[in-house]
Amino acid sequence: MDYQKNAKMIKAMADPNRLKIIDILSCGTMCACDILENFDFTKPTLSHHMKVLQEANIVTAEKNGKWQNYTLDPQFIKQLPLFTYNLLKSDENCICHQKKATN
Amino acid sequence: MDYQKNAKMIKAMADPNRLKIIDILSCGTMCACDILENFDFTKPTLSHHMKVLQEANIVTAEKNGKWQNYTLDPQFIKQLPLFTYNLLKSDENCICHQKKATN
DNA sequence: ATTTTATATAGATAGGTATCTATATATCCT
DNA sequence: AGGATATATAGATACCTATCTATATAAAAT
Repeated sequence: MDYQKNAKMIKAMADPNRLKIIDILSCGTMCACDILENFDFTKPTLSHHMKVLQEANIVTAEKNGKWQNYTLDPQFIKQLPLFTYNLLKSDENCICHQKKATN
Repeated sequence: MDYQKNAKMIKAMADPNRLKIIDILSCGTMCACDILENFDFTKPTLSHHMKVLQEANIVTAEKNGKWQNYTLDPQFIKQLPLFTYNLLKSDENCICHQKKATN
């Protein structure tokens, strides 16, 4: 498990507003203005959050004229449940099991 | 979905070292000293991370003589995959679906 | 009792971040 | 062209955090 890489993904999710953005986008593509309607903060703040989500490969952006459309990255949708599974499962490669072998 | 509450859980996970601690504990209970063997940072730093994980209800602690034993909270093991499922599923209660109904 | 061992707390530092206002860019409409 | 609309960037502020050293606590061993 690549902790560094997964921590980047989790870090980008570690904000209630960004969690809500992800939840909203789970229904499909939406433009910034429609996402913003669900929040009280300003447009620059939304821009900031969308940038964080893009840099973490959680969201992809596509410009359509005046509108910026955001979509959840299919890779993220696939990877997030896989990550939680791998994190919580008791793995035979885990350090603690290697320990038990030598005790 | 309670974004505030879930963000607290995710925030506590949003560090590569704490992800590794969770992964290590997925095998079962371990004391602080055994956890520390897998890291390069100091004991106070581990104490700090364990406190963060406890406050987020990810880990429970039990003192046994000189040793402090840490265990993954069963509630966390149950809730984390459930949370990812609810976050990513396209829900009929989602704001975007409510929108479509009125358009 | 004193020392050793395991862990936690206090306080400091360096760096990160969520938000804002002000401004820029880019597209569409007239 | 000029105004309106959608979004992004710049720069500032206030707060949070990961880590350290130094010190404290608490249990076990001698």
